[in-house]
Amino acid sequence: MELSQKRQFKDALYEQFARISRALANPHRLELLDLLTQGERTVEDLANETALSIANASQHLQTLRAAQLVSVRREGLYAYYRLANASVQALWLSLRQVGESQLADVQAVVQHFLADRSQYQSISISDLYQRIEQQDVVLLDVRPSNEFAVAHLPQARSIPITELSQRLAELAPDQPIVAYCRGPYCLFADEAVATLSQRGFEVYRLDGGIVEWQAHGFALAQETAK
Amino acid sequence: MELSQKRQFKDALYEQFARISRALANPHRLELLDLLTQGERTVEDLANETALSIANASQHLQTLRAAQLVSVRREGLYAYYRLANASVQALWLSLRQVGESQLADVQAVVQHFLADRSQYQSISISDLYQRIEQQDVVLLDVRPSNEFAVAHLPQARSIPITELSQRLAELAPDQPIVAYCRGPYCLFADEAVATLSQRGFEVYRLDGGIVEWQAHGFALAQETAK
DNA sequence: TTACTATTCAAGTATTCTATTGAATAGTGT
DNA sequence: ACACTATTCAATAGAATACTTGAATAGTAA
Repeated sequence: MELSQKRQFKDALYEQFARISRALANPHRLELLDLLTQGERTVEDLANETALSIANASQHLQTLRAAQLVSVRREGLYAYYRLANASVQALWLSLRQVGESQLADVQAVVQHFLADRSQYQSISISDLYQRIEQQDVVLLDVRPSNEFAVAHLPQARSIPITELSQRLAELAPDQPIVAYCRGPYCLFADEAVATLSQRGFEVYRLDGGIVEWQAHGFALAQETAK
Repeated sequence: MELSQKRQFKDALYEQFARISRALANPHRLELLDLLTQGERTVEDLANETALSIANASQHLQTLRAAQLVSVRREGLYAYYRLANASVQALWLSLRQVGESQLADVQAVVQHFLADRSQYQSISISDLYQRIEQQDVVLLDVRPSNEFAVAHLPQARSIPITELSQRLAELAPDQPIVAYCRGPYCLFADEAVATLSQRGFEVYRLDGGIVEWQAHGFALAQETAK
């Protein structure tokens, strides 16, 4: 192969990978992707959660779709978007990891907004795994119930954050509780920990969500609720 | 935390991750990163390999540095760039993986330019590992010798591709050879396989390079040559 | 059919990114 | 001090991206 052909090959190749990066190079699209790690969603739903206009959300989803990072399923009036496959999730985790380890700014943002978080105790995924086996804790999934239905940690019990304060009676006051939600940047679990802690429960925030649990090689459960 | 504050938090956070993606969103910068997986390099060296002007290469390196993906060390006249840490390498691998699994275009590019590749046989990293243990093959590193010096597969022998045809006498004609280079998109090993095959050697191309070897959890060797 | 809903498309403007060029900086060797 | 080299900086013009708005499409319900 000639020199100029080699260059052509490399240019064409790296251009393809750059296309993917470009699709990721926007904060709104990353937020959309992050939401999609929890399962498929409609455009409207995504637009609401991310505070984008519907047209804008749709446009960003088109961009992600052009890069093959998400796929759509149409059912009736709705378009359901989801991650194209598991490697996309791995990529987002990888990106997050680089951000957390490299950018002091990420830590600064978390520090600034989540000062509360350091007041309360958290528990790592591997510690949790052990304590669940010993039936030592109650595991609480505080995400919306449809997300729980799609996938949740085994043994977890669903009490969406919006219902938590009305359903305190369901929790035994003497058993430690671990609350979790979508992942490290989701605030539901923080809120749950604050609420429960105030009522005298011994409560921990799980460091991670279902994606991180899965990345540890542990299995997930579906529906069957409890 | 109030609603508008939550939004502020998320916007700030995802913006940080988008900064990293933006740094990756250019084919030249990806090529630079890919080269840096082999070890540190000077600006001039990188500019030559990527066919960029020095000023342009330097500018792209600044962009990567601003996103904390690479770091510099200055020694005398030269600035040596390298990957900021291992998580950056993992990110690049992740991105490549998504590209390979998702984008038919990547496969098409490889197919189009590397039609030769399918003529010859390749060997996977795990197969190689076994055959090395059995001392069944000669392992040939055909990258430039300075890259070999930084890191190479254990048991590998260095014959840079530029010297290969003059040094054929060093190779036993009856032993199978496995050639490897920087990784799947590096062409040195393809060239070596073509050359050796033509001279009657039994020769395979390793599917991957030192980064992929490392990603399999195997150790690397340094210097000591042979 | 008609009214309605969820989503997508299209166009315009403001912003950001890229490559090029030439000048500036900071080391080295004499 | 001088000439020289490797690298970075600054300014520019052209290309690509983002968000808004309003219109178009396609399915649903009556």
